[in-house]
Amino acid sequence: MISKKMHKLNPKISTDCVIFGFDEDGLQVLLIERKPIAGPTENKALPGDLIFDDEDLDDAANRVLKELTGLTDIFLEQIGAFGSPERLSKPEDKKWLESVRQYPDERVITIAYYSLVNKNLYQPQASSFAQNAVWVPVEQVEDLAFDHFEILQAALKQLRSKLRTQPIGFNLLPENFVLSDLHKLYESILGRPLDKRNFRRKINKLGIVESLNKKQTGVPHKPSLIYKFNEGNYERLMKEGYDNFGF
Amino acid sequence: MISKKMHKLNPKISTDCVIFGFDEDGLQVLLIERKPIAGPTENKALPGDLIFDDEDLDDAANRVLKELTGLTDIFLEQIGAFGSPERLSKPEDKKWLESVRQYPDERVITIAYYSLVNKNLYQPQASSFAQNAVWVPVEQVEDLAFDHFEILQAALKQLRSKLRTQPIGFNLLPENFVLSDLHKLYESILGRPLDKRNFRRKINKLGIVESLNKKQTGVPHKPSLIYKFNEGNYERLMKEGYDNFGF
DNA sequence: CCAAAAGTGTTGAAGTTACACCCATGC
DNA sequence: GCATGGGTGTAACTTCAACACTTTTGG
Repeated sequence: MISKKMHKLNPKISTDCVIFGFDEDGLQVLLIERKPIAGPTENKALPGDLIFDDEDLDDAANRVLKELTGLTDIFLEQIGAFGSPERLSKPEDKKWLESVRQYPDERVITIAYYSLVNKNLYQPQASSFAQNAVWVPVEQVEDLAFDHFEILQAALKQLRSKLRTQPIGFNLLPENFVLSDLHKLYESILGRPLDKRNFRRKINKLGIVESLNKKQTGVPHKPSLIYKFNEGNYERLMKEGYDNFGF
Repeated sequence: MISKKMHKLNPKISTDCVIFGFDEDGLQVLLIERKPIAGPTENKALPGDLIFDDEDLDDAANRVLKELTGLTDIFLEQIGAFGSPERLSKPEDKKWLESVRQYPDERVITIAYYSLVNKNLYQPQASSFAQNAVWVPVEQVEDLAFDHFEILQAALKQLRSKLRTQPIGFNLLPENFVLSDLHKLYESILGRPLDKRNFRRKINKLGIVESLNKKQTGVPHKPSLIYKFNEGNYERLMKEGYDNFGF
């Protein structure tokens, strides 16, 4: 957490968070809106801000995320540092920085993080300089402030790579779900269709899900069995990893 | 490269380089020595220094590596940012910082990079504050200055992971080599034995090596065929990647 | 002739891919 | 009864792991 010693903003280092969520519209990313200047997503940015000078990087990412969106207790994984000297120099970005930063011309290196959250459990609430916090389907994002589009692409790449060796979904799906939810999630992340039977076989073999022996109700088709994650196996595979999801 | 604008050191951001080499003694890492204070490797550190305020991160890593070791034209890959507020606060490290830094108490975040080089082509020459630049077998490194041991472990992890999806060796072996060199290289990086026949089959199927139809001479055993990398296939697989090396 | 490393094939098991039909439900 | 998505098995193929002996050279 934040030490009490200095507590002074470091004008040279920031953190940005790529928060992924998932729902019936596919993979979403959490963006904040600053006052509209240009096109549809050009006024949107990843939640991010300067860190404190005595603050651990991971702590800073959690603090900034909380300040801008209200989200707490999220496990953030580092993507890396982005530090092109020109990353803040688009004219509309400069104008915006002048309105919120003490040293708007300072060259800032950002440490980016990403995370996966269950959209139903985490309802973002904009605050601080965020006018609004919104979920946007990843495939609809075409442009973002600063170099944030590039950071988003790096996050996606890392997420896709993670998918191959670790289970995923625990933080993206509600507690109870049906296998086609998980199936759609994997397809959304990978951006391509996966064979239904092969997907189910693989998931079952991993042992990360177990059926509640209950069925959906009220659906206009054959009701599906309802599942939950087997937390023990899930955690174990998170730690140990496996070789290859097989797709 | 380095812009001419400001050219002022950024006292809050540094870069550190993990340079791997390979020879008959296995996988090596390039370290610089500062004047001896404590145990066998405690006075050793990764080559690294503060960056300039107007300098791109990748450029900074290349510059610092050159300044401390003379190595140039090396492709460095980012590992990530390391920013614990305590990372510079071991007593012997503080003492050393006081002797070389203008603001020795400044909290510094470092962006770490790693690379693979052919030890025969790159002979490091210590300069700047490096008293000496030495290759040390990775498995003999037990402790390093600052948080550099942790950075080394992260580099190793990333290297092992890279091994699964991309060819490796072009920058670690001499132009001509024998298959058992490559075999030993993979074993060194993974830290475990690999079956000889399976290894050869896999490498051959990748198509990254081709025989020169020449044999070793002067060896006290059956002479091996001499190989070189097929640069075209190698580059292609570097870009495209493959699923799994299979070990 | 001995020591040393090179080079080579097979087999059983496991994993991967592709593919089509019937089922249970709401309307 | 129709539309919708749920749920299931197999066959051909590829990949993987394990394993032992002969060859060529220098000394």
